[in-house]
Amino acid sequence: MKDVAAAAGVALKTVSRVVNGEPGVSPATAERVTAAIERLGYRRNESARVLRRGRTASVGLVIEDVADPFYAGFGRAVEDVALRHGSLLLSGSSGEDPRRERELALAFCSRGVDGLIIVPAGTDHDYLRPELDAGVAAVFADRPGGLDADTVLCDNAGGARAGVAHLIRHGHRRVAFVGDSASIFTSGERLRGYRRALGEAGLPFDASLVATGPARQAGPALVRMLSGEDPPTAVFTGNGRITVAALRTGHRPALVGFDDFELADLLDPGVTVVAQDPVRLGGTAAELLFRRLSGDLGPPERIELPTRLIPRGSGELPP
Amino acid sequence: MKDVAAAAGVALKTVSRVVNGEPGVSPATAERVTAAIERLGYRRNESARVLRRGRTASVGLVIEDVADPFYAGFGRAVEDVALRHGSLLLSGSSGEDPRRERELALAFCSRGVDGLIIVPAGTDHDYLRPELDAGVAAVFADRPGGLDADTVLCDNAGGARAGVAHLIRHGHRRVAFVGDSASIFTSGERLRGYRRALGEAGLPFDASLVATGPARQAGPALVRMLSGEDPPTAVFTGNGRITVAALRTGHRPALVGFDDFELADLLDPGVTVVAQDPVRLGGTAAELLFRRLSGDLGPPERIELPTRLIPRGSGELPP
DNA sequence: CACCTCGATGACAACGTTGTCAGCGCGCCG
DNA sequence: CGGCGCGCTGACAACGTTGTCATCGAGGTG
Repeated sequence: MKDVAAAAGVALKTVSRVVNGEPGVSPATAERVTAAIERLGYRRNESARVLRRGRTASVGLVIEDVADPFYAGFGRAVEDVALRHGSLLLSGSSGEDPRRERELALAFCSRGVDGLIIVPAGTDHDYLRPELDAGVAAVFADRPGGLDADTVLCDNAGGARAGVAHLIRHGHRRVAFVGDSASIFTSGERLRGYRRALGEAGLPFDASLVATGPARQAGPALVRMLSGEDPPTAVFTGNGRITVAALRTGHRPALVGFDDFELADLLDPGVTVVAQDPVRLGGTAAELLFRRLSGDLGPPERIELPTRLIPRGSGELPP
Repeated sequence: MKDVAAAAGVALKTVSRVVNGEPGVSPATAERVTAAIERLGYRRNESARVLRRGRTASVGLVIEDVADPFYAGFGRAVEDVALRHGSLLLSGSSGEDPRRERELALAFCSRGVDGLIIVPAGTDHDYLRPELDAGVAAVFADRPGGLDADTVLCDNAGGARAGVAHLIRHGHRRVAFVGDSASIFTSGERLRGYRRALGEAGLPFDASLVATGPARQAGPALVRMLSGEDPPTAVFTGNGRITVAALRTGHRPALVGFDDFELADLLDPGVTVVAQDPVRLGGTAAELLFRRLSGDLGPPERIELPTRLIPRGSGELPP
């Protein structure tokens, strides 16, 4: 910028004015400055700008895994909203590790993001307190965080309940639940919905029909269950990865899965799912964040998005 | 930092030393400073640090679409390598728009990234020249860029050739090519491989068997082709999205697709594909970048990764 | 003609950090 | 006992930008 000013024969501040489109520069001067900028290939140093101005047009996103289709769609939706608001999106994967989540969120903050969208890996978010006090906005998505901040969830319990009820309505009395670690919020909620559906149908809860744990253990667990005595006739899977793991076992019990996924309709039979909408989830969280950034000071909101049962065949198989 | 210094009764510089783990601070003082940092919830301002030091431990990634499974895996691999090197990854989607690609790359540069990995949307990268001169490293991935810089590609032409040859070997004489816009590098290369396979088998090139364009037009184009007179008996699809589009048409000609995708093996018949490895592609590009960042000054490299034909049934159907 | 207004421009400080260099006190060596 | 080296600490400038305020000259007004 100094060089540009020298080249154009003006003061630093005038260049700054031109670069930022501030008024109070004669067209002739502006022209000269623009030419010098072009000639020298000058580009504003964003770090210095951030340092001086305090905040920046950027927001941070911490998700579980950018390569998971669910979070990929989610992330893309957030990126689109950020772009529309003229903001840059910084994002990273926590890999379900609270330490890494914290590290990422703080890295974003120390780079001066205006706000954060976090899919919490942990439950303790006190580390965010100083940042929030410093004016950073935060929205939790997909799972609630350990602070009273804006939160966008989907109706996990309700969706699972509807999915399990669907299987029961088709005559199943022994319905298994295969899900992620019960310590993950969404997983716990879905399990709750499962129990509720059983209860409402007057069916007993049988712990031997429930398997929770990392997705890679889901397939073997299901196989064990199906080859046990008095096996389930239907299975409810707790998320997309586990649904796919179940499909890969080669067994084909009646099946309803939480999360829609590509090609679910092209399998034979088509896979009945309880679909949540990652794009809407991300978009809603982002819009909420930008509303805060533009000055909305109301109390924290908690939005719950609906799910949708999509029958495709696997959930309508008889016992 | 100022406050911390005051609270601990030391000078600014001493706090800086503690924060950066520099030697030359007595344990007692360090202890006092650490306590003050903890108490005040102090966090180093990364922008100021960047401003002062020039470069930062972060790299930028510009890909086509974070929600595309291929690029999602790619991005995740880059992120993992960056993490291993203690770097933060900034990433964004160009959406195949050269303007947006440029905007993102420059936004990353103005935030002081040490290096860039770019999946080029455009062909002109002169805009990067000043940044490269300023010491930013750059690697092009998946497609070559408009500069003589490090490049990591996969063997597009060879893979397509192998896939088409596979169909021909199974007795097909009329093989269609349905691909992305021919202006995209990978698409052009794959088309080249297709023609080469035809030529090597002594089969004529028939322009009416080739359809290129955006993925959403691929399905209809294929249907038109299959319902025309003298239709193809086999189809080679130019990328994963187009393969899925072809599957959705409901027609089931013999099919080999470029790009592997989840569940390809569970469809009936399984989908034969020419697989490239997005994780390896991303990992290789990232390793190359970090090698440059640690001082490797050799001439630009061009790495070409192999592809692998995975027969699953659809490519072995008879005419 | 003196005065005022207003637009254009510039000088300067400040943002938070780190590199450089200087100072201080202590122990050791000659 | 004087001087020297070394470990620890701090003062200060600089990074590139922008907000604040001052200055200057042209043109309008009484």
